Amino acid sequence: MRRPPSCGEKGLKKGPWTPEEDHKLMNYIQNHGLGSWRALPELAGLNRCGKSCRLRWINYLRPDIKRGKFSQQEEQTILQLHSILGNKWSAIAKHLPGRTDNEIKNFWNTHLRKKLIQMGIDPMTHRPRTDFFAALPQLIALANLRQLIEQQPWDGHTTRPQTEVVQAANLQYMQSLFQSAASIAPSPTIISSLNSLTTDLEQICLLSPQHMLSPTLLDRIGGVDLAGQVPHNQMTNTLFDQPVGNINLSSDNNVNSSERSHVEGENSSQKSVLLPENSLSLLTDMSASNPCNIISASKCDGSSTPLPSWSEIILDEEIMREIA
DNA sequence: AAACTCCTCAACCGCGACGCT
DNA sequence: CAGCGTCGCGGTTGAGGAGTT
Repeated sequence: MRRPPSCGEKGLKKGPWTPEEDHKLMNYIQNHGLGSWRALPELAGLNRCGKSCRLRWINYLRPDIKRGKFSQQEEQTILQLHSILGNKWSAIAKHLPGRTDNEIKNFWNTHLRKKLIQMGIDPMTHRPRTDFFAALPQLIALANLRQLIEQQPWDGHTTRPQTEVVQAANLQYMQSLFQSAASIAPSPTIISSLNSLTTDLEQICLLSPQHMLSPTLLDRIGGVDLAGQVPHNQMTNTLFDQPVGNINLSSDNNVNSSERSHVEGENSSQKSVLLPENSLSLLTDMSASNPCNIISASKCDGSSTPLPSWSEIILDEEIMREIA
């Protein structure tokens, strides 16, 4: 089947819309309503293809479009729905009135996806990332840091104040890396890297006691056998291991009832959502805090028992129907 | 102030789904 | 049922604004 020519092939205008074009499109739709997108451009006096007009209307000109930053509640809803629906942006957009699929998709790609990756969570599966290649950038950074440390003069002369600042920053960064790396199933290479870094960290701490590692991390370094065995009693509660409670999406106490999720919907008694307590708040609070606080909450033993993804613990009739 | 890099988001493209004949 | 036209979706791109050096 021969496809209709794309916009460019007929000498139709492409690219950003001018206010005049917007006005024409708005006027036409207000006067005639939505009909055939194919026929609209000619009828409205626009030198655009119908597809372009449709997109412009849906993503920008529609009167019910909500502009501005996504609220924390919207962010939670997106994370929640994405864990169930995947990249079904239009389906997700149906639960966020005033938001377009394009807007949600952009927001996901520019903010949420990165946030999850930073946290060591696979943005597609919403599970902790356990693959080696996912850890590669961190391992490279670890290796570079190690090299950096080995090259430090530590001679106590004029460079000292600067050195301390750099070391403090390094320490902070290494704490993050450590916690990230510890959440990944260790390979012999990783174990070796971590072992040598542990030694390096100990040396730094001895030389620069004011930059002690946090008790949490020290406990972690001490408690985690780098060969992959985690003493059972030291296993931290994980985001995914917490008892599943019957809570609504607004686990954040600051969110008032009128802002509650659209997923919860009109019939909240029927559509309550099961989630690990506070998990979404943790996720959406990430921007202001150290990502590794969350990363450290993942299992450290590369356990063979797969951790449940949110989708496995979320029960929402409407969404399940949508999936079906 | 200029050059450069990074980030955001509007818009495009290709494809599958759907509906009509 | 097949063929065709249109619509809607998801992935991707690139212009331009913001931030940094």
